[in-house]
Amino acid sequence: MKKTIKDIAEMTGVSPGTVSKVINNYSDVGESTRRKVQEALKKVGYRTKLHTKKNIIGVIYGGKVEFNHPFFVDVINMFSKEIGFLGYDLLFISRLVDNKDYLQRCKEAQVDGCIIVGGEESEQSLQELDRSDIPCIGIDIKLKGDSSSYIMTDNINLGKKVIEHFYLLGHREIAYIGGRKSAMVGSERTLGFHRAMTEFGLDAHEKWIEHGDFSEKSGYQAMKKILFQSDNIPRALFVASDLMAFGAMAAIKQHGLKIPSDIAVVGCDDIEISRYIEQPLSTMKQDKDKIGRLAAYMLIDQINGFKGTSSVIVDSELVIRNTCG
Amino acid sequence: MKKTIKDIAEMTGVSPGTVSKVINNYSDVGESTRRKVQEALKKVGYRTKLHTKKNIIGVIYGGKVEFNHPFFVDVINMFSKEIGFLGYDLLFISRLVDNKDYLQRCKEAQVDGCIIVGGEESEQSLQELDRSDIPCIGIDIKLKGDSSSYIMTDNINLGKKVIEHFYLLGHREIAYIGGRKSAMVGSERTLGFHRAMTEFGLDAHEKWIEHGDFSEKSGYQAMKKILFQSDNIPRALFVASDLMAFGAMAAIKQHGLKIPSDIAVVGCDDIEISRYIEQPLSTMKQDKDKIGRLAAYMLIDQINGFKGTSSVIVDSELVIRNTCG
DNA sequence: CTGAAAGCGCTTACAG
DNA sequence: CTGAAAGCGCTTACAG
Repeated sequence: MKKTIKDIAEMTGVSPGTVSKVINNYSDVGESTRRKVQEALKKVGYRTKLHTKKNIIGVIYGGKVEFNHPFFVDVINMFSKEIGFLGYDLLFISRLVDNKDYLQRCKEAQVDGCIIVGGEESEQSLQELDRSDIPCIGIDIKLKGDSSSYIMTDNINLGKKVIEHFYLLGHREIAYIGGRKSAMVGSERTLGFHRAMTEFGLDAHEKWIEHGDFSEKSGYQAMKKILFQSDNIPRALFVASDLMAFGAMAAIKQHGLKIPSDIAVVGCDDIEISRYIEQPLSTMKQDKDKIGRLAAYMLIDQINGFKGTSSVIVDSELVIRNTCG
Repeated sequence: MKKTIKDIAEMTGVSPGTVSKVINNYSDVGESTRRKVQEALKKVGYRTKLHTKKNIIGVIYGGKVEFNHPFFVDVINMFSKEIGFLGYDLLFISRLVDNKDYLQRCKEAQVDGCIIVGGEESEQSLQELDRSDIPCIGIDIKLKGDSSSYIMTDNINLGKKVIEHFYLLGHREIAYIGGRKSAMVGSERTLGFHRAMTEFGLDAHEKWIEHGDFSEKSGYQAMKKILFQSDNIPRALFVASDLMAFGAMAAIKQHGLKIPSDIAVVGCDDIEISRYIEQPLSTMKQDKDKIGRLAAYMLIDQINGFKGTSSVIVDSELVIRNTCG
C-alpha cells in the first residue's frame, strides 16, 4: 500500500505539514522530531510521486577515461549485464565543459546508486559524490564515503609477481614504466615495483624508471627516454598498462632491439588487443568479468542497505605470451 | 513563465478538467477539442512537474550487440562526446530477460530521444519504439517512423569496391562470407557482392558463398565449409565483418594456405584490432567518428523539431594492409 | 519549533 | 462530449 505524507504524520503523531518540512529539509524543525520522522520515512520507504524508484545506476568515468577504454569497457559490459538482469538501466553521466557537478546530476536523475570508473581520488566532483549518501562503487579508485566501497586489483602484489618472474628468468636489470602517480592505481603499482625490487635484493636503477599517463604514446616516450638517457640497457621491462607497453615495444624495436631476447616485457591489464598484436604481450591479467560482476552485486547490496560489503581487493595473474621468457 | 493546466484552459476556452483529460489521453474528449488543446500544449511547451525536460538520450543495443562491440563502441564514444557537450546524458536501456518493452522504459525514463544501435528491422520492441513519437536515430538499422531517421554505410557500393579491387588484382575466383540476412546490413552487403560480380562479369560460385552471424566463430565455420565443400579453392575472399574475417583467416591458415598469396582477404568495418593483429587485415573502413557525430547532430535536430534531417548514407573506403595484394 | 488552514496543480466521479 | 466541483497529495505563509 502506497504511503502518503498523511500516513507518516499519523505514525509519528505529527502534522502533515511538519512531515513535508522534514522531507524538504526545512531548517525550522526540531532535531528530535526530524529524527523521528526520518526513521518513519525510511521504515515505510516513503517516496513522493516525483520520487518513485527509478531503477537507474549512474556511471561516471573519472579522469580522462573514455567510453572505449579497452580495460573498462569489458568491466562495464559485464557489470551492465548483471545489473540489467536485476532490472536496472545505466545512466552515463556526461563529462561537461564547465566541470559539472556529478552529485547534482545524479540527484536530478534520481539514480539509485553509482559506479565510478577510474579517475583520481583528488577529483573534487568525485569526492562530493563519494561523500554523499548515494551508494557508490569505485573501480580502480579508492572511495571512502560511508555508503561507498571500491574494487581494486592488488596492485602491490601484482608488481611482486612480475619482478619474481623476471628474477627467476635470471634478469637483474629491470626497468619500469609507471602510470600517473596521482591515481591510486598508478602509485600502488609503482610502490609494488619498488618493494619487490628491494625484496629480491635488486637495485632500482633511477634512469630506468619513467612515468607516463597510461596511454600508448606516453609509453613510447617513456621508453625512448630510458633508452637514450642510460648508457646500458635493461634486460627486462615492467609496464603499468598494456597500452603503454605497446608504445614501449615500438620504441624498443625502433632502437633495433629484440623482444624478448634483448629486453623482456610484461604489461598490465590484459586488454583484448594484447592477445592479437603481432607479438602477443605477456601481461598481468586482471579479471575483468569478476570485477564487473562483483561491482554489480556489491552495489545492489549497498542500495538494499546490507552494509556488510566492504571494499574488495582482487588478485591478478601473470599471462605469459611472447614478450618474456 | 511556467504554464499550468489552468493557463492552457484559458487559452483554449475549455475547462481545466478537459485539458487534463487530453493530457492523459482519456477517450471521452471530442476530436476538435482534443486537437485544439494539443496545439496549445505544444505551443507553450507544457510540462507537468513530473515531466520537466530530462536531457537524457536512450541508447538501445539491438540484436546481440554488446557493450564492447568493437565497431559500435567507437561510434557511441564519439556520439557520447558530442551529445555530452550539448548537455545530455546517456541512458543505456538494459536488455531484459522477459523481452522488455523498450518503448515503455523510454517513456518512464522520459528520454528526449533515442539511438538504436544495430539489431534487426524485424525486432518487435524496436519497431514499437521506431513508430512512437520519440525521436530515434538508427545506426546500421533502417528506421521508418515519422520521427526517426538512420545512418548507414552504403553497403551495396561497399561490395562493389571490394570486387573491383580483386578484379584489378586479377582475381576471378571470389568467395564471400556474409552476415545475418535478416539484418539490413547483412542483406545489403550480400546484394552488393552479387551485383558487383555481375557487373564485372564474374561468376558467383554457389559453393563459395556462406553466411555467418558476424561473429569470429561463425566466420571460421563458414570458411571451413567453403574449403571442404569445394574441389578448388577461391583466390580471393570478401567477408562482411572484420570479426568473421579473423575466423576465416584462422581457417585458411589451418588448411595450410597462405594469405594473401593463396587467398586474398578483405574484411569490413575496420575495427581497431584489425590494425594490430599478426597479419593486419585489409578492410572496408567505415568512418566511425563521422557516424557518431552525425548521429548526435541529427538526433538533436529531431528533438528540436527541425524535420529537415532525413536519413544519411555514408561512404566507405578500402584500407589496404597485409591480406590482399 | 509546531500545527491549522489556505492554496496549488492536478485528477476524476458525476450530472447534464 | 463537457464542465463544475470534490478531492488528493503536497507546500507554505502565518499564528502562537
